[in-house]
Amino acid sequence: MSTLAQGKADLERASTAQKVADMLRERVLDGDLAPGLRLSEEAIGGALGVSRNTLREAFRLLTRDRLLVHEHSRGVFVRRPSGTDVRDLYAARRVIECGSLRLWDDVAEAQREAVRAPVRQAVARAEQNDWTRAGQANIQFHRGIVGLAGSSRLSDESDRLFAELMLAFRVAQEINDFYQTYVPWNRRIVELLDDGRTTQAVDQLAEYFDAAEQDLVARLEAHQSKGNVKS
Amino acid sequence: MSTLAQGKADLERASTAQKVADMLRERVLDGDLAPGLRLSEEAIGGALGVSRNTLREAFRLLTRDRLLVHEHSRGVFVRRPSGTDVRDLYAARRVIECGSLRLWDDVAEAQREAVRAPVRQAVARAEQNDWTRAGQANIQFHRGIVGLAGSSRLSDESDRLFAELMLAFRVAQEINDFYQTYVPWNRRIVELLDDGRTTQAVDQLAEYFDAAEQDLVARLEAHQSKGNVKS
DNA sequence: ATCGTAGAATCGTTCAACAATCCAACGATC
DNA sequence: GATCGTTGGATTGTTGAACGATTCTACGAT
Repeated sequence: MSTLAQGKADLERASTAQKVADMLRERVLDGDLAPGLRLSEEAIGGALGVSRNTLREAFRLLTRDRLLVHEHSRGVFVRRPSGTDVRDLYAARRVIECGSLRLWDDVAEAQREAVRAPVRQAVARAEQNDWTRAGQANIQFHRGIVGLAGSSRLSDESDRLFAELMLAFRVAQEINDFYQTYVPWNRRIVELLDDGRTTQAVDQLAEYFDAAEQDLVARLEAHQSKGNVKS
Repeated sequence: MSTLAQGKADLERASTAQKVADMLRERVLDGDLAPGLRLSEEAIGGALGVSRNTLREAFRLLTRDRLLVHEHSRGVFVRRPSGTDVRDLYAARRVIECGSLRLWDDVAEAQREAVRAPVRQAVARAEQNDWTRAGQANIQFHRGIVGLAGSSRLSDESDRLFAELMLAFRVAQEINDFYQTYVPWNRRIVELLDDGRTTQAVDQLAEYFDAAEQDLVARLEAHQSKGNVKS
C-alpha cells in the first residue's frame, strides 16, 4: 500500500515547471536567494536550461506558496515580509493553531503523538546546540498541532504561513538563536496537554504567539531600514 | 485616500491573464462552467482570443483559488468537490470561524457590525424569497466572522474555501433552498453575541457547521453517482 | 467480452519575435 | 543645484508556430 502510494507519487512528479519550482523553493528557504531579490527570467531560465514560459509557470507555483511576489511588468521577487505581514501571519496562526489545539481531547492518539514527538526531538537537538534541526522540529510541532483539525486544506495553508515566516526570520537574521527561548515553552505546552489541562495549554500557546510576534516584529523593524538586498 | 486606493487598484488591473482569470472565475461561480467540466486550452483560448501560454497562466491563477484542478497531461477541470472534500472544508471552517468568533469581545465595533449587517440583510432577502441574494448575504456573514481575526491571509484563504463550497452546493443542486434552514440560525447567533453570551454563540456556530456538513455531504453523495458532467 | 494496439487529439515545452512597460542616465528648465 | 521631461536600453507581457510526449478513443484480435 505504501509502495503503491510511493509509486503514484513518483509518477505524478512529471512536470518540468514543478521540478524547477521545487529547486527554487529549496534555494529560497535555504537563503541562497535572499528576500527582496529580483528573479530575472532570462538569467534563471538560462542557468536552469528551461524556457521562459516554463519558468514563468514555476514562478506562479511559488507565488501561490507565497515565497515569491509578482509585480506586474516588474518581475518576481523573493518575498520580504514586513512587520505588518508578521502581525497578519501571527493573527492567522493564533486562530488556526489555538483552534486546532482545542481539539486535543477529541482526536486519535496518533495525531496527539505527532505533536509530542517533535517536541522531544527539538529538546534533544537543542541540547546538542543543533539549532537548525531544532528549528525544523519546532515547525513539525506546529504542523502537528494544525494536523489535529484533520483538514488537509488547513494544513496546506499553514505550511504556506510557516514558509512565509521562515522568510521573516531570515530578514530578521534570527534563524539560529530564535528557538532557544521557545523550545522549553513548547515542552511545557505538551506537559499541560498530557495533564489534561487543555485549556491552559491553549492559553500558553496564545502567549507564545504574543511573545514570538513581538520579538520578531521588533527585530524585523530594526533590520528593515537597512537595505540588505543583494542584486 | 480612498480615491487613491481605487486608482491604484485600477492600475494594477493590467494583466491579460488576470482579466481572463476573472472572466472564467465568474463563469465558474455562476455555473456556466459546470463542476467536472474539462477546459480545453484550444477551445477557450480561441474563443477568448488569447494565446495558449497566456491562458495557461490564467488557469494557474484559478488553480490557486481552487476553482480549477490541474491534472498532468490531461488538462484543467472545473473542481468537483467530493464528500471527502466537503468534510475537509468544514473541518477547516470550524477551526477558522469558531476561533475568529471567539474574538468577538476584543475587536472594534466596526468589525462586529460587519457580522450583524449581513444577517439583517439575509433575513430581509429571505422574506422576499430572494434566495440568491440571501445566500450572498450569508457568505458576507461568514466573511465578517473571519474578519474579526484581522488577518488578510486568513480572510483570503476563507474566500477560497467559500468558493470551493459554492461548487459543492452546485454539485448537490441546492443553491437556492439550502439557506432557508440556516438563516434563522445565523440570526440566533447574532442575538447571543449581542447578549454577551459569546461562548454559546460559538457553540451554536459549531452546531451549524455540523448540521450543514451532514446535510451537504448527504445530498452530495446522492448526486455524485449520476455523471452530470457536460462535455 | 477482454485485451492490446494504432491513430487522433491534447497537453508540455521550446523558440523566436514584437509590443508594452519599467528603469536609469542624461539633459533642460527654473 | 534640484526638479522635471525625455531618451534609450533592458526586462517583462503576449503571441504564434512547432514538435515530442501523453492520454484518449475506437477498432480489431484473441
